[in-house]
Amino acid sequence: MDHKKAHGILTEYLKKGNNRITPERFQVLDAALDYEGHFGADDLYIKMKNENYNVSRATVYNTLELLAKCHLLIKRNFGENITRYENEIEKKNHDHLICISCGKIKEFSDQRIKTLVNEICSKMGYEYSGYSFNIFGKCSKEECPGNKKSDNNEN
Amino acid sequence: MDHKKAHGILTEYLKKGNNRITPERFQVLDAALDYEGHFGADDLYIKMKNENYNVSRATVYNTLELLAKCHLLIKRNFGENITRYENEIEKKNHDHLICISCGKIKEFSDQRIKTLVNEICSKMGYEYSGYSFNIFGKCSKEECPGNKKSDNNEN
DNA sequence: ATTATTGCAAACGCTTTGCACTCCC
DNA sequence: GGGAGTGCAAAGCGTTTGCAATAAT
Repeated sequence: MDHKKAHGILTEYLKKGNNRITPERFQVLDAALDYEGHFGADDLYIKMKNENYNVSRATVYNTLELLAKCHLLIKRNFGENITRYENEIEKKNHDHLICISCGKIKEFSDQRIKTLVNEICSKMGYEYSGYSFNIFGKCSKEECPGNKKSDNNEN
Repeated sequence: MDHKKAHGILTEYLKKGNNRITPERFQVLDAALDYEGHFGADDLYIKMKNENYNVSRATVYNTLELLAKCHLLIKRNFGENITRYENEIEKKNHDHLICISCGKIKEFSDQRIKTLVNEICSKMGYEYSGYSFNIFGKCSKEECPGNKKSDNNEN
């Protein structure tokens, strides 16, 4: 997403909530938008440290939470007990296929999922807030360790 | 699930894989089967400690992993960065609705999900191994904090 | 006897916390 | 000037690891 537009959204959100407009928050936003793919809070903190941003770890953690709240980032969890973030907001809704051999994460998109989710929420009497859908399997890439002919033990 | 049957499955699995049949593994299995609802490895360790089982933390962690591999338990992750286990193997496949206000976890079951997962795997060229599907929302229970009339801030 | 498994405590990695300092409003 | 936000370091928590002791085969 274009940084200028994102800054606008964040500014708006902060004003609306009576939160303060601080340079650190925009630095975290910029770094997050520049990060390719999914990242953990600490990943971003390290990257920012290397790139001579000057923002503390606590602020990175807090701000990412904030950015998720105003939908500039999406929070993900791929079953590794780590919170990951994703910045590709303008992409249409998508979910993830995770290869259990090589760990690569592939996106897919199927609008039936959202329909199903809405239907289930209303049937069960829940006010929808979000969902998480991950599929685990072995991918078909040649370089994927699960596909070497020599290597077929389970583990 | 009936403990005797579960013991049989574990014994079989251990023999097949040339793993050793140790009393600790069956103690962890018993304690896990007796645990109501979803639990983390540490929860189980503490409970076993209180009930005078004598199994170390490391063994509890290792054995739960093992029990998940032989499908006596299911591994779950509800987006809290904690691995949880569930023992209700005989229940039919189900997924979870998590209330973002009161934290309660409700199960639901919809066979279209599995169909969708299979279809996506084959379309994307993945060999299916598992999936994780959680829906987040506000439940309609009166006691749920999100439903008190007085309390309508976001947070 | 061999070696997988255990127990223990320490280390690990991600995240949160406490508190003094800063600086946005 | 008041209080939200920050930085820092330490603590927290679930989990993993290293290694010596134990026990299943």
